[in-house]
Amino acid sequence: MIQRPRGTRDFLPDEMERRRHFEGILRSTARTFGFREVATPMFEESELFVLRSGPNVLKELYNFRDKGDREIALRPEMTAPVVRMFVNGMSNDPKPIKVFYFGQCFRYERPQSGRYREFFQFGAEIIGNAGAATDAEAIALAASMIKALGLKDYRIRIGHIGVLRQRLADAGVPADRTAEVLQKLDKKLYDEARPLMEGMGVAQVDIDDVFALTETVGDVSVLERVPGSAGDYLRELISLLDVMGVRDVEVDLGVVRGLDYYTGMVFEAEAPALGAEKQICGGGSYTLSELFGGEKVFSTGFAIGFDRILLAMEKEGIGYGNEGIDAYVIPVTDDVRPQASGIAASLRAAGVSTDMDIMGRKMQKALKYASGAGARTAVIVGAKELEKGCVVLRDMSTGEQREVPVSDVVSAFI
RNA sequence: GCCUGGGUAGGGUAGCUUGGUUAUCCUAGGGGACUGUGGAUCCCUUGACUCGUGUUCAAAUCUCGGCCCAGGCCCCA
Repeated sequence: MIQRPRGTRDFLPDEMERRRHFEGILRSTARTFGFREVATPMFEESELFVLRSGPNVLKELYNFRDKGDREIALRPEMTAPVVRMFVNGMSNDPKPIKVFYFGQCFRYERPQSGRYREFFQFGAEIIGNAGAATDAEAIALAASMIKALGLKDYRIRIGHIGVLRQRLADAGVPADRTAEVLQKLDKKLYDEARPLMEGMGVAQVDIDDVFALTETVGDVSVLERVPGSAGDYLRELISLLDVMGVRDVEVDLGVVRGLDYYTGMVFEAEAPALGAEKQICGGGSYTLSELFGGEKVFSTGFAIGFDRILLAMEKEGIGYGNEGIDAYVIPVTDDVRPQASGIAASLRAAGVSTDMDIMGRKMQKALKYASGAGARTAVIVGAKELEKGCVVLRDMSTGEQREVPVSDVVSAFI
């Protein structure tokens, strides 16, 4: 027996229908915010991702050399491809460019709860503007999506990478070693961050101050302790979000995020019920296009881990009932099968979801099957009624039946 | 890449400690009882020891290794 590749999943019909349902909610939410959907290739030149994330991503990339000797990688995320697409073909479009995407991504990692080698991301990017209004749009969209899905237990934390970067620079951390320190701070590894910074000649008071800064967590009032333009910026952002109805956010200057290209606001959402892999959304403002050969353009974007958010919803018992079908056509005997097929065809042509017995089952089993398939109405096609030009429509929930002329079957469903 | 625990029909399981008949039960799928009316009942039937290796007269059971799953670490764009 052939096994599925490690870290991949099959989606059986029930599961797939559930996924499509919630994808649809995300798509329509994005559209209500004025975003338009885009798609990019499932694979790209490996260099695209190395430029964005650094050479260490290579070990977690599904990459290979193709028959034309090109170095190719399955996309591990979609921000870089979308920005590449912008540079290639949208750079002269009116700004801002608001796009969203949904698709699978691939990472060669060890699978665990909420982590797969093939997984799905839903994301959005606003390209071509920087500012609190832009950031507010992005965060408001993310928050609306989470809310629209019905998730209850989650946190959205907003930080500002510029605050910390500036403070580190003032404290004497060399620019090329900022990332090292940020990585420790991101994980709150103060025991490791302290000797690291001491080694860079940073004074104890500055170290303590940096640590205090990353511990600035809470509602908007904690920003009173944050001096300078970044503090003002976040206050403006939070008050914009407030009038947009997004109030369940907290300030957390300890939100760091790993990558260099973030320029200002950064945010994350997490679902605590998920345990180790609890982050369901991450994003921020950045510039990336100049790395791919375009002009430097300010952008804000985020991505939602679709699989994880579904997992979190499942843990909260957010269910989804399958849609079933409108009609199930049962030919009572084989000799009326042509008439049954004709009726099924006309229902389908009218957009009525219709299935039909093709197993030659007897009435009893056919009704049982129809019930299991979630059919709302059984269309019973038998010789007795056909003589009168009629078929029987049986309501599957009440058991009520009525005879209708064959010519009126379609209108009975519309 | 590392650690822990798992893997028996499509799904859920018993059996494993103490090796020994035809691998248990529930459910599901197909058919029938019922020749034109569903969710019930009964009967028949389909279908499994993750793969390989070693020990043994004999392995689902014991050994080692691979694969996959779950959880945790590293990483997490």
